[in-house]
Amino acid sequence: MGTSISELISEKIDAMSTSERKAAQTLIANYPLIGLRTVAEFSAQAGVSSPTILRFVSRLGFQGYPEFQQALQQELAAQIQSPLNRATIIQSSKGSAAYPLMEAAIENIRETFHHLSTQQLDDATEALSRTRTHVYLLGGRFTDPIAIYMAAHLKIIRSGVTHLTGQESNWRDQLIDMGRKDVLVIFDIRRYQDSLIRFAEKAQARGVEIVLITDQWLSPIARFARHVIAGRTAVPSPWDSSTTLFLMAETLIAGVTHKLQNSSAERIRDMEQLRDG
Amino acid sequence: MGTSISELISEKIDAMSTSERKAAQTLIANYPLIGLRTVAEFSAQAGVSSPTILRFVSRLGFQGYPEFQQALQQELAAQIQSPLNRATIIQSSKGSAAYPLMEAAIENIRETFHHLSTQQLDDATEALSRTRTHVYLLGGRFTDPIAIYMAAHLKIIRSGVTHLTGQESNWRDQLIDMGRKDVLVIFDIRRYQDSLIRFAEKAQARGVEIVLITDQWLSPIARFARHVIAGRTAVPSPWDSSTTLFLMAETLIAGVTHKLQNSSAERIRDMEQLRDG
DNA sequence: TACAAAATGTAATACAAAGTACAAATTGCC
DNA sequence: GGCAATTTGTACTTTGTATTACATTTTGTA
Repeated sequence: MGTSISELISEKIDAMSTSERKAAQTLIANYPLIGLRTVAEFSAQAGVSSPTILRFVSRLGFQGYPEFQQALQQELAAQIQSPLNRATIIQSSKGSAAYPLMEAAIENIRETFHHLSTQQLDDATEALSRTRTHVYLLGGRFTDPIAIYMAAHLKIIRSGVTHLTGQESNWRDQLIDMGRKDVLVIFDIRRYQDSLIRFAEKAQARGVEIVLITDQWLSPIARFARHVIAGRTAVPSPWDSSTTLFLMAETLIAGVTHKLQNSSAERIRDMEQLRDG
Repeated sequence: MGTSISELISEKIDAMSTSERKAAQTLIANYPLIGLRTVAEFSAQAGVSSPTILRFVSRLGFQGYPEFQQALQQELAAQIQSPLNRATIIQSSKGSAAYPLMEAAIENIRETFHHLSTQQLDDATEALSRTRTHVYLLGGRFTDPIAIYMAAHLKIIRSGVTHLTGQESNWRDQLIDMGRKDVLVIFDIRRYQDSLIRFAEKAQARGVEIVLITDQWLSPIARFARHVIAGRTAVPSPWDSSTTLFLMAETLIAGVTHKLQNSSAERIRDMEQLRDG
């Protein structure tokens, strides 16, 4: 009796065909409201035909679509009555070790933010918000994608953002343009890359303000960095997890966006016009 | 716009007749679920006739009963479907609102994994572990860095991994080499990119098995995908958060690594020798 | 490659629900 | 208490939806 429909889906999804799985996916992704709409709307959203939706519903053990909808509504009713209920359900899933990597990642995130002072974040955010100066971004073998991600966003909300691509020799050429009060964001986790360390040292020598985003063991670049943000990366896997660093990048992006709200809103408008026009 | 239906009722209830008031009270008492049922059920519950319900609904300013139901659903959707809302409720009860973006991200991760069956993940992992076939990766404007990240790891543990770089025209040229049983991993979140959709369609036409990693609203590419993995992306920021998708990528990487343990261990040894030597 | 089996969609059908006209009932007023 | 105005419900029509039969496509296998 207590089995919720989303559990029911997880149980039976193995026995489902591709299209039926799409129906299941769509329902889960828009849970549960899409199931309360008509078969036609549900099927359109899932990109399958209506009979597929009906087969999906009957596979879940319902006699017909109305019966299925009634079950969904009852579930909803129970949820709405106690909004805290939901929180408890989520908490209780904490014990389930179905996804150890996920649990570890969440723990890492919590731990990282717990040890991080808002001051540190604010300082780094401020550095990235100085629109007079240039911001350069760079990452290592596995962290460069995060640098790219961050650059893609920063480029939209402010000018003077450059991601340093290619080989070390290419970066070095860029050094000539980097000077006092410019900002360099470096991502570096173990094994720390010599090329990054050398570059950071040279940049610092030119007076560049370095924001380092690294793991809990701290890259040697910390010596040269003005701002050091360290995130936990250890997970039960042969690889380290960079999810924490990724979220840190997003946090910085959000911070800069907020700080430059007025100017960036205008900038984004202009940009969309350029794109559409 | 912002006026909720319950507010609407209190505004107009004075102008209502006795029976219409019964309808109003019934709706308030069972808010909002009774309004999502049929007119007949609503009228029975209120102890009035169906035309009275319809008159009540039209007095609230709706053109018809379906329009009224749609409004109710939108209200509900805002309440329950937004993880933000829940995150705010949960965190406010805990008192630690220092990092709302972090709280929301964690909530998104939990919610996503909770709705995800291990089978789905396993299937996708299996697809990425078939070393006989080629794996192509591709992402959108903001998600391509995740595709790059994933490719960087996969390249180490197995052969035949290609990240599709550059413009659409470049990808298209790669299509010629893609065929039945090859795998294409696509990251696509809103606003969904036409170029990606077009490419996915062409790839599917060639018999390529598509693994789609998308947001909760599902990219249209879901139509063409064999595996659909949907993660929540909404956070209290002007930007969507891709942290969940990033962790999903790491989870898949870990899964493939585990599955190819023996062969990949050897491969990594060889690779290190090449690097050192 | 050809065949059988399974899956999926198209299109017609059956059904249920919303909407409407009008008659009955109720209420308010003189 | 009788008349007009309003409210309410009944019975019917219209509309839209779930359902189903069947053709088509896809998939797996020899």
